[in-house]
Amino acid sequence: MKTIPHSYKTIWQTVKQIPKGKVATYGQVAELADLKGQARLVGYALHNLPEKSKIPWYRVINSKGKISFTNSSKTFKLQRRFLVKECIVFLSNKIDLEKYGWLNNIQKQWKAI
DNA sequence: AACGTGACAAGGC
DNA sequence: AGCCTTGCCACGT
Repeated sequence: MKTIPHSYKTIWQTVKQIPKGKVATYGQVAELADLKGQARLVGYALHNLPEKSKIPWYRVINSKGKISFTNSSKTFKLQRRFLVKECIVFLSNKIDLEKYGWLNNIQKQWKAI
């Protein structure tokens, strides 16, 4: 039986909050989960998601705005399909974080006040 | 117990 | 724009 680190749960909890049509980076998720600087852990936690979870893992991408799987892999295509379905646009395989980044928009809203 | 490997990121060049 | 470190943490050998 596999032991589940406590940090996984907070990471999963955080990812669950990313709204539809938005994305967050591994680093941003880590920071929100109070695990600043531990982006790798986020990837690891998502890799270990239970099968049936409804957590939107596909809304997490890397800091370059790209999907962190190799382009030919099945999971890469699956993730891209999920994102496109939420009207997220890819330009030369990249996502515009200014436009679709969850946190970026939060910051903008705060600035606007 | 050391070492290599990941769905990472930031900084240097 | 890429490629190469370095820091990071959990796991499997």
